[in-house]
Amino acid sequence: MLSERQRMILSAIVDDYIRSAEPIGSRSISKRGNVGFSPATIRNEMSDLEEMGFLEQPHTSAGRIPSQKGYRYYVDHLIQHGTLTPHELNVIKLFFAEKIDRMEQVIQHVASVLSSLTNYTSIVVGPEVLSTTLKHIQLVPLNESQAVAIIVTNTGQVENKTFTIPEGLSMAELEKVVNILNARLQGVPLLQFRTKLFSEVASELSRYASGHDKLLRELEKVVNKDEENRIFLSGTTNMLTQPEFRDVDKVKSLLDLLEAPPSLIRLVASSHQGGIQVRIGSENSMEAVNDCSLITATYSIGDQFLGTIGVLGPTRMEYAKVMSLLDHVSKNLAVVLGRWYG
Amino acid sequence: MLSERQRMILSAIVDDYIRSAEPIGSRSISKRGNVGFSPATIRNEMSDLEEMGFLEQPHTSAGRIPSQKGYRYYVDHLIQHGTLTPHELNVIKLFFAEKIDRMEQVIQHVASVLSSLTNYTSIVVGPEVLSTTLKHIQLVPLNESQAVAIIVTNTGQVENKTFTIPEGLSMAELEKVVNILNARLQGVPLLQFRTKLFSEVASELSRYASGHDKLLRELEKVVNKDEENRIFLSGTTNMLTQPEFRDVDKVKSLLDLLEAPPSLIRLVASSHQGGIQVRIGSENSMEAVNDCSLITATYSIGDQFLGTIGVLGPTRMEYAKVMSLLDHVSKNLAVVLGRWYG
DNA sequence: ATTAGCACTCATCTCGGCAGAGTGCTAACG
DNA sequence: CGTTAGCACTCTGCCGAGATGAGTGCTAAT
Repeated sequence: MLSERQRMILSAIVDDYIRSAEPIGSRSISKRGNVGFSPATIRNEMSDLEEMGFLEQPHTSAGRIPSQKGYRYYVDHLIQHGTLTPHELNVIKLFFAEKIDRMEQVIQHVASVLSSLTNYTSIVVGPEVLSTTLKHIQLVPLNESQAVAIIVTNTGQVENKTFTIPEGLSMAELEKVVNILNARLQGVPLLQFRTKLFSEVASELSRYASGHDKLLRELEKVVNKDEENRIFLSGTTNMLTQPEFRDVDKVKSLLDLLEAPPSLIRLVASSHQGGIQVRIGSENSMEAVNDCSLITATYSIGDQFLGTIGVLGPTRMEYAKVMSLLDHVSKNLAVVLGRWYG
Repeated sequence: MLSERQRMILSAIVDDYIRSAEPIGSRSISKRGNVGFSPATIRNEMSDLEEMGFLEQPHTSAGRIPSQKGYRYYVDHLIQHGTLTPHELNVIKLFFAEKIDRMEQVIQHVASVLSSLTNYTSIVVGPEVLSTTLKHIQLVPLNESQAVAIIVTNTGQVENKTFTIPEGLSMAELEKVVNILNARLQGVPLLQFRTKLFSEVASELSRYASGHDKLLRELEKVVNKDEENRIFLSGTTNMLTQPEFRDVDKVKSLLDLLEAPPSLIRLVASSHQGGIQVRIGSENSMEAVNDCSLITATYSIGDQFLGTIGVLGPTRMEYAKVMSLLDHVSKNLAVVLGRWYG
């Protein structure tokens, strides 16, 4: 569809525009060296590219900038894999050499590594609790009417929730229930926790304690830790250094989006299919990020999906660099977590 | 020091400027009605007030705006207590009528109530773990070398930390240690946790288990949950609607500050002395908030300090309203928490 | 002591002109 | 026929001049 020369020109324009953030003229492309044609020829090609929708002009007699379609073509066909600089590799290596202490810390730290190496905003979704197995359940009574339910997974994640003890359930009964739960459910993948809870355990439990059904329903909630708490951001203010966000109103609508976890989830959602995904501008289908691009990668152990790491930048973003960075980091993360989960 | 008339004029200027964000001229003060003097007279007074440092002029022949000293005088001597609107009272009442589930949720929710009612940014520091007492300690082994230490307080807060099991400590020994800890330390204020841990417990422990000192040092860390995790923000983007933050660079330095927990702590620190505190502009001693004011209130039970709630806005902020709001909310919060801790 | 009046200052707005960058078209060239 | 030089044209950004308007400071009258 595009001639070799057109591809070269489009590629050159995208590259230059990513660097300069300013419309690119025919002359500057010609002078670049790697395209051996005069400005006039390039102008003709540019005119064609614009007609086909790959370029656009802010106004007559400004240079051209890539359209969304242009970026898409660039990412799909023209991009050449970036290589990470020694410095970047080093930062990542150092990070992954650190001792893992708390899962949350790791995830938050991944986010900050990504944002500081890219100067964009990073969005990291931590591992789903559901993909782990149960290690231990504990109920700690606080007073006559309340207790804390604590669940420890095999990865060392701890979830807890305070709940009201159902009427007519004594301390002794409560203790029995916990013993049964631990005996029955240890090693169970949390994904199956709910089912097992209500099938196997419920029947056995009914012999010992009354009012246990309410209790079980509370326990269920502990496991259902909402996605919202698994999302970590870093470098949100990096966006403010991008020339496309000189305008406070734009900044506000973007930051408003980033501050609302539900919308963030919608933004990152549906990236489960593995590999590196690039969503450009309105492909994100959220008004506030219509001039942003989101690049995501997933990390998993074997074929068990764990979570997503992503970088959000202006559509004029360094696709090659970010893609290879995400690739690298997601693989490292998988390895480290694999060891940890192991 | 200031004549009655000067006080009236200063007060009028501050009030008007807070509303309009624009320099106030003598004419508009004169027309206000409550000061019965001609513009010329007011001009003379304004000139005096400027000489004394309460007002300043952006340029000759603009109106006057309050200086930092002017705001300070206003807050200290001129402010008249605001009353909350029925709507505001209602929002707060509804909020406090909700059932408390997790401490973190309450704190986060307080923050969002404050920011949405004021349209400024709110900063809330949750209750110190140290002010609570120990309810329960639990160690859950994950594998041969690692375990999770879990601490539950009488308020239902749960802290946890993964650590490496010291060499040469068997499971059985570990269990014994926990039993001793629970027997010895239940009901101990976390403030004394550390001392007791190393005095009373350590000696008893040395009879049962070797390598216990390392273990105790790990336990100590669980309690020392850093302040950083107790800070909650809400409405950071509200700042962007203020005309003084039309400039992206200003916004960036402010947001950078807000995103770094350590600096936030420094900002809110030293507000422990109870009552409502107002820190105006450079009284905050952090460059990025030199044109912001921070109003804080503390909440406590009896004379036990628990935490701080605060609102950060431009120096041109609605002091009266925010002060009465903070007063009201902090008292309600104390009551509710008192019932909860009770 | 207060106030009316007036000259003065300064920021902001608008407008025309000018320079610079870049295009589109045409005609010439190999 | 593809390529290129040349040129007219367009649009933005910038500068300076004038006009406007808000607000002051000073002086003199009440």
